[in-house]
Amino acid sequence: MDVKRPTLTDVARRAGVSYATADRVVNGRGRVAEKSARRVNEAIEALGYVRNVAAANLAQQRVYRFIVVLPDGQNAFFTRIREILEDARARLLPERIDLGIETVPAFDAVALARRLAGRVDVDGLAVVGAEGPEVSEAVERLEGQGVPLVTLVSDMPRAARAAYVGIDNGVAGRTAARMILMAHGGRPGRVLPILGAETARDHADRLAGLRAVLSEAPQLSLAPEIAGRDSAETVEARVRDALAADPAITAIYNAGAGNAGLVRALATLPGDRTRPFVVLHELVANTRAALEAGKVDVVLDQRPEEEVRRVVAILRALAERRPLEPMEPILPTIFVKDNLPPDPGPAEPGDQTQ
Amino acid sequence: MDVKRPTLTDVARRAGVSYATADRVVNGRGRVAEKSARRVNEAIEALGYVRNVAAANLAQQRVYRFIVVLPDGQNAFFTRIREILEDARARLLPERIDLGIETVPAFDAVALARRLAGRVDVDGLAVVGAEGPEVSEAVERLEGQGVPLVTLVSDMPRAARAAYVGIDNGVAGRTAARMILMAHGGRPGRVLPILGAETARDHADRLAGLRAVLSEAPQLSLAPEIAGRDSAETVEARVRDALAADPAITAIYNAGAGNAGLVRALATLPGDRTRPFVVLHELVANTRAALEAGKVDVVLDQRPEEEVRRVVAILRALAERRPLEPMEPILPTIFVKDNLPPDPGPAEPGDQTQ
DNA sequence: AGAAAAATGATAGACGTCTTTCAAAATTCG
DNA sequence: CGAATTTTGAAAGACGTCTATCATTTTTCT
Repeated sequence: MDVKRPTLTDVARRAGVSYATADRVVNGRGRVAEKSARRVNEAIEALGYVRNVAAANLAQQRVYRFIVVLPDGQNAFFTRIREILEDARARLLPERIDLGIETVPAFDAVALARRLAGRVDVDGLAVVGAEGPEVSEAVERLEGQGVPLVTLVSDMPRAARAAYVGIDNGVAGRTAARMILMAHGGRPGRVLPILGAETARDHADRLAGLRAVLSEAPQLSLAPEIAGRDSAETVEARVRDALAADPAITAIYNAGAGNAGLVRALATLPGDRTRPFVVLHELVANTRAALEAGKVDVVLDQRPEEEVRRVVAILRALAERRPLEPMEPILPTIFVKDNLPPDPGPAEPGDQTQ
Repeated sequence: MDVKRPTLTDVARRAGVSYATADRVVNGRGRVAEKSARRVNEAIEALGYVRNVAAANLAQQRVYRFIVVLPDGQNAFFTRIREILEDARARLLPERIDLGIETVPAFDAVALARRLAGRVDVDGLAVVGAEGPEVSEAVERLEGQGVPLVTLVSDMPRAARAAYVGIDNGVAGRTAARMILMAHGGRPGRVLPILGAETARDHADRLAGLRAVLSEAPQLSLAPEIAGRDSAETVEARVRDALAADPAITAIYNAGAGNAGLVRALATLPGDRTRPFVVLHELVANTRAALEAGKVDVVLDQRPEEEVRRVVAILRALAERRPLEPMEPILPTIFVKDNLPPDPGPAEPGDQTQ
């Protein structure tokens, strides 16, 4: 029943030092002789002491302030992320975490860098990466001031970010390819890839993964890729053209956004032409509807709920100077018509099963 | 940025009562006039008071003791669950949660009921359901004594369990069917279903889901199902017979265990016969290996890590008399060769990305 | 050895809640 | 109205950690 856990006082007694010294050791306040430190650490080891985080937070009595910076715009995916963040914010306030949400012009490294500059008023930042020397510099300076930063969804491997939270986009592309391969069942076919822009790192990674797996399958060829600029209109026009020009296309993979346009383009196919097998990204209202209606076949999702959960966990651990516990990478999740989560809909969360 | 949160003292002041009265209200210690209770609740509402759980746990100074009861045996899936539970146990001890793991003979309702009887020494229980009147009765009695119980993996809908943590097996079966449909790409085929026993609720649900989706597809027929008793040997023999007897089989879905036997049976197919498309359950060492080797095509997984996480969260909330926060259902996750999580292997967790 | 610097000890007041105790006030009832 | 009962108030100690202060001891250096 009551397994009494040792306190820091117990540790101090066992180490033969005062509480103050033990406290100096565990909280790294310096000015401790090496010998004392060693004995304290031995006592910690021997007793299995673990700091009581509840008591610590109670005593420190501080509210951690974290900011998440998202790109602005109407993008369905980031709208979803924002909703999840707002939920999380409400849930975290009682735990003394103040989660702020800000926006910055999309794909604008200068604006992002300006937003980051001199944010010493916060305990941690999460940003959707945008590549640029200004940003790296800003991140570097923040890190020097003890403000940790994690990248979300899109990484900045060259900057001094403390962690990246997002899926492995190479895996995503390979998974898309595998589904396409499965759907062809050995028959020949031709795959049309779509991305937002050639310069978008995540889209490029997805395409590379796609190619890697498809290269195993000689019966499948690749059509020239389309750059849809993540815009439904552009995607619609380009896909329409591509389908008209190349009757051999049997599958489409959209590594970027603009899915609404893709669905519209498919709807105009002549009735006698079999719809290509379609794989796309991010489970949001429109992709979900398309999946349910049988207009597309597979949606790969990066589980934004999980991503938000991890961002908070990591920022909290960094702020409390705790070690990050190892986490499994976030895997792209495969959705088909039949394993969709229940639709939250526009209404309230409602009843709770499990 | 210190956003001060109101304390119970603030609530009491605002309600015009003493701390003691406010405390009686929030902790339901009775003996409070209705008028006072109302004013306290109004003050809570107005100030947005939320109990500081850290402080409460610190003061209560108690260790919650939870027990998870698993079926015994060598089943790879439950071995995995046990590993995850042991990890969780280590992680939870510093948070004053003592997570015990016990085993009981598999599928033995009487033994389970006996194990549950009179467990008033614990603050919560999680069990893998086994149907039987003795069990329902034991659960009922525990509930009367204030010991909450949740079912894990296999539900007992008729018993007074506080919650069920596990996947929707109908969805799992439908998802399997969808993958099989996709892999046939409109061509005719014949699906061989395998289950452990006709009486296993979860297996039956999976089969029902499979049938529901396949009934949409006239080109796919169902072979008579095999009962493999979750034993690799039985599954191997029965599958071998079925494949020999019916050359038209193009897909196999194993809703139960014994996957090692299934893989062995497939290995003996004559070289000129195309391997059927194979869908099975639970990502463990042997299914993972089969997937990587291209011996099977799809593995549906119920994400035991997530299940354990939820069991703990629910038991904790119940023990602390907190409201359960609504959770999304656990969805069966689709694994193919290309979206496998990194193999933890037999070694230590090791390096931590993200 | 003596001075300066470094290390240590002792202690006290927070943090917000729980728990208990006892007296005082308010209400109900006969 | 007075007694019995219910409701309320006031307060204090505990939980484990953080933070700060100040005196004292030990070590290092010249």
